[in-house]
Order: sequence, then C-alpha cells, then structure tokens
Amino acid sequence: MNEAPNIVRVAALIGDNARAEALCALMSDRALTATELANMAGVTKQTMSFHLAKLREEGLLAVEKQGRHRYFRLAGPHVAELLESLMGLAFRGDDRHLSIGPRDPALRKARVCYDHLAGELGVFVYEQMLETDILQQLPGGLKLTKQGRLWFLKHGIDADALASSKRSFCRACLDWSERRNHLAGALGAALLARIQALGWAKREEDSRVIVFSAKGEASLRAMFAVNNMPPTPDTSLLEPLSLVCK
Amino acid sequence: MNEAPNIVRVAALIGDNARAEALCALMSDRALTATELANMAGVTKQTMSFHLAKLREEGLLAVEKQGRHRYFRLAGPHVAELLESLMGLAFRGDDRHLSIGPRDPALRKARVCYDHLAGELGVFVYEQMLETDILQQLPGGLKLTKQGRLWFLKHGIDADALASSKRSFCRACLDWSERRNHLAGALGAALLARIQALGWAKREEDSRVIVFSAKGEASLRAMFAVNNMPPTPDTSLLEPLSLVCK
DNA sequence: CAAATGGTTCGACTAAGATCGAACCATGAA
DNA sequence: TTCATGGTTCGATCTTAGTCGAACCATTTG
Repeated sequence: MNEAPNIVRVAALIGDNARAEALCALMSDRALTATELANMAGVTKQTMSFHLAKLREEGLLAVEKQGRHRYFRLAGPHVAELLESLMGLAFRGDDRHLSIGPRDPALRKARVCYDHLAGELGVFVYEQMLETDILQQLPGGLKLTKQGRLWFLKHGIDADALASSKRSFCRACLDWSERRNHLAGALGAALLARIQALGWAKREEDSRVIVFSAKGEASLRAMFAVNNMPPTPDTSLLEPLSLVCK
Repeated sequence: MNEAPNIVRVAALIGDNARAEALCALMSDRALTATELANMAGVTKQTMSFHLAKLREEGLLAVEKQGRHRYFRLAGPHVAELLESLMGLAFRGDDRHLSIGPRDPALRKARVCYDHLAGELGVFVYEQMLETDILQQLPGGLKLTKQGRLWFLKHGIDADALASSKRSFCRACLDWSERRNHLAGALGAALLARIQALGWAKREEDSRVIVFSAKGEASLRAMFAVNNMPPTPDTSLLEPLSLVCK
C-alpha cells in the first residue's frame, strides 16, 4: 500500500560510500572489473564483490562475463539519470553550506554522462541542435528531422543504423551542473564516440572529465556554423559508422 | 576531487524507512507536523524529530513555525522530482522480481506530485496542452502562448499573476508511472488547485491519490474540446484567482 | 599438470546509527 | 499560575550492515 519501502531499498543502496564510488565510476559507461572498482573505492575486492552483488540484485548493475573477468556496467541510462539527479540535489545542498562555486571547472566544462556528452559543451550542442532544426521537440519527445539526419550523415554518423537498435534513440537528459538539457540516447552516444574518434577530445583516465583540444572545441562549435545544412549530403568525409550502441 | 561523497549523504538520508515514509507523505505538498509524520511512519515523535532535523540540515525539508506547531514541507520541487525518479527506478526494479502489474490503479490514474497533477490524467493534460498550442516547447523550456494565457483565464486562472512569483512558472516533470511528462511549476499547481476548487476531484486523506468524480473527469477532458480557444476571453465564469503558489 | 590471477563465500569483528525512555523547553489554554 | 500539548535534547541500548582475513572456485597461462 505504501510506496516508501521501495525507494528505501534503492536509496539505501546508493547511500553507501563504496557503492556510490563504484556507481560514479561506472557513470562513464566504461565496463569495469570488480578489482578495479575495489581499488577506486579503497576497499578490498571481497567487500566490493559483496556490494556489487547487492547492486546487481536490485537491478542497478549488469554484468558481462568475459573469460575469467566479469565486467560491470550500469543497468541502463535510467540509472545514470537517477545518479545525475542525486548529484544535482547534493551539490545544491553543499552550496548552502560551503557556498563554494564551481567545484571542478573541467568537469563542468565537459564530461561524460553515462555514454554521452554533458556539461557546458553538452548543453551547447543540444541547444544548437534545436536552434538549427536538427532536432525538434514534439509532444511525444525528441525527433530527428530529415535535415538532421543529413547533418549527422555529413559528420560520419548513420542515424538510420542507430535507430534500429533497441535503446531509446534520442532523448534529453538533465545536466546537473548547467541545470539544462543535453542530448542522450543512442544518438548522443554516437556523437560522443565520433568526437573522440576524430581526436577532438580525450577522456581523462579514471574520471568523467573530457578534455577538448582547442582545435577540437573549435571544430565542435563549427559544426553548427552556416555551413551546417548542405542540401547534398557530403559522404566523402568518412564512411558512415555503424556504431554498436549496445 | 570525487563526487561520490555528496550523493552518499542524500541517498543515505532517503535510504531509511522512517525518513522515506515522511518524505513520501510530504510529496503531497501538505505541510505536516512532526507528530503526524511520526504516526504515519510508526515511530515515536522523538525519533521523527531526530530524522526531521537531519533532513532539514541537508536541505531536503523546510520548516514553518506557526504557533506551537512546526510544519514541515519539502524544500522545493527539486526534492519531489528526485523522489519521483527514485520511485521510477524502484518500481522498475520490483517489476523484475515480482513482475507485478499496476500496483495501485487509483494512484496511477491520478495523484498529486508535490503540488501538481500526475498520473494518467496528468500526462493527458500536459500532452493536450502541447497539442492545442496552449504550451510550446522551446529550447529554453516550456512557454505559455498568448492563446494559452487566454485559455487559463477562461478557466479562472490568472497566469500573469502567477508569473510574478519567484518559483519556476511552468515546467515539465517526469511521471514515474507513465514515464512521460506532466505539467509542474506554479501553473501546474494552480491548475490542480482550480480542479479541486471546482469540485471535480478530491484528495484522499493520507495518500497522494486524487479521486475524480465521473463528471469531474469529463469536465477535465472537455477543457480541451473544440471550444477551447475562444478569441474573446470569457471571464464571466468566475473572477480570476490570484492563487498564492508559495 | 602446477602456478597465477580474478572473483566469490564464509565467519567474525566492529562501528555507525536508529530507536526509545525520560527529562526538558516552548506555547497556548484554563 | 498551572496544566496540557507539541517538540527537542540527552543518554543508553541494540541491531544492522560494512569490513576484512582466510579459504575456496574458476579460468587462463606456462
């Protein structure tokens, strides 16, 4: 009859240092092993194993066996979204106490949120896409326009191939540092992968920070310049990637 | 350097039975006293007092003194939103285990989310508003159109008066049972208040359920019929309310 | 095969924190 | 003022669950 017990289980699960540390580490869609996670959280591997089992049991994590390794991932985007919500509230709470400003400037500038781009540049991209009619907000959700499909193709991403995958194609995700939306879903994931493939940006080791080179950031911003919507799709740049966005 | 510790504090806070019970009770924007909350959660008042202090300290609750009573409220809509996210994930997790269907049909049909309408009827209203151009989704967020303003006025809500209040005017809120959006913000709150004032629906005691009378639900749906956008605002229905949506 | 490494299970220890009884403070009523 | 009621603070208790050492299972490598 009451709904409280349900949320207690999940919240209590996240409300532990070691587990939260692991979850945060997994926010960067990397699949990590139990020992790696143990080291990051500063506990022994048997403790982490214990925690991972619990998280899996409650449906927050998924495992993938590969040889003698077991790779752990977040169970899905919905988990990442919940964690982002929590961060939003947590940092807001902190501000009231410590009244600190930007905590980690690099993290606010650009970071990975599950598997897509977040932070200042993430919302920039999202809003530019709406501005230039690559995306449209409809009652049912986000929609990729025809010209948008061409735009992605021009930048080496075959949106049609992505659309066939099971996971939600494109959706908005609330950015906790900017408190505005950025692009998530398979499309968002593909874009981030493309950015990295082009060498515009690199992931920092063991963190969610994405560092853009000066040239890379300029290229990103240039994607939305006047030359953004050529009526003839220019496929000479690269063969369209058929990204596997599992 | 790490962001985990922050979310741990909030999550651990919610991850306790008594506290979660209190938070859920407060999801229905009602302001409740410590003893009331204690009874609901099944603990003594001193324990609840202890918990409430913690929740307040972390910025999840706000208090209001009134005579010898102290009324507790959620600190704001952001808290309610987080709780809804948690429920979404919690119930999803349950489904995997117990594979139960609709848990509480009435709750899914219509309920209060903080101070606005949620559930099946909530998302119906929201989507109708987009459909009929009462609201528009823009890059910056939701926008009330000119005709939308007239529409609200016709139904006894003075949107201009609400806009002056500090809280966010109108925004979308993700509905955990429907997994789609419903209308939140001052506008959403005013609408729900109006619905109740007109006697179309009543709040169930000690629950978030909103029960619509058959006539009430029909009236609600009729709001979006063809007679929805008269060029001349019909103010004869009632004087526009200047609702205080604190 | 044996050795090495990744991962889990088991049991015991420990610390954190939820709980309540009792005393205490504040406000309002008689 | 005295009584009653709402609320908090303090101290003691007790349970929960996070932790690690050690043993154990599984898989790959030499």
